[in-house]
Amino acid sequence: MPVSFAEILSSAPGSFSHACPTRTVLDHVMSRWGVLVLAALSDGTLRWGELRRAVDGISEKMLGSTLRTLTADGLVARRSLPSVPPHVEYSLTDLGRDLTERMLPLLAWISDNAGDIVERGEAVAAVQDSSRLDV
Amino acid sequence: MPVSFAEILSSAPGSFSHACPTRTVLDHVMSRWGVLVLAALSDGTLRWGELRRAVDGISEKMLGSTLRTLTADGLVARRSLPSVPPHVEYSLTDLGRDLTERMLPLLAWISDNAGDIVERGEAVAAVQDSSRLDV
DNA sequence: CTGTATCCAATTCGATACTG
DNA sequence: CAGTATCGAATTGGATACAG
Repeated sequence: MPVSFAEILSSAPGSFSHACPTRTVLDHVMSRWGVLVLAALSDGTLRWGELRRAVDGISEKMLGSTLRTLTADGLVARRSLPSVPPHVEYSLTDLGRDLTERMLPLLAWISDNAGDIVERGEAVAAVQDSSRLDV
Repeated sequence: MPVSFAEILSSAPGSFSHACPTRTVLDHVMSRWGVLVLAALSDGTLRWGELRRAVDGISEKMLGSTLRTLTADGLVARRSLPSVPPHVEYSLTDLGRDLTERMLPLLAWISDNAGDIVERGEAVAAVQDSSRLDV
């Protein structure tokens, strides 16, 4: 049976209200780069440089910032091997794996339907050219 | 069988790369307010004022902007009844319903685990006080 | 190789005020 | 009731340079 938003809210009253921890997690996890880093790690351990290449377009600043947040949240594990040159590995924790398991179907759907969606969005954009959320 | 990110990428090469439409959709759908608006509508049709109350903390500007984007994307339908005072209803399209179906399990998980996550995050924050992604 | 620090541009967002 | 317009503050994010 499909879960409903109302059921989520009633089982955890106050969920997703302004000051709720769920909002914080939502911001970390659903952030522009958070999703992509988690998705990249869902296939296995990656090093800093590999992650940088895997997540196309991310800057070093954002990679560092995102990794620090996700690590602090206990979703990503950082393992530093004491070697020269440095060798650092990032991987999902059990919690992180649990999360990505639920995230991947969503990403798969987006991958399948993105074409239709932006096509539609651009057609509308051509007509009404007021400010929109991104492009 | 669980879908893997590698499988998603191989079935749609170039997915989630910098200039790919998937990135645009990701930004719309996983945006701070996009998720919450879609989730609110997943339980049924809502009017402007109801949405404003349902999505705690959203400003009128962001509600308008988010609704315009999601409507343009074909995820949300807008129905205006010609009455005085105005009566406008927002609901999910079939595409939108399809999307939220895959989104709700993720939200349910976050609702369940948010407590543990921010607790951990704050403990770390107390130690290392450099700039972090949000708080 | 693995990051951090700094500067600066662009964007986001909220508050407020206003219109049909 | 259902929005739009404008403004300014805060945040984001990228480029670059630099450090362990």
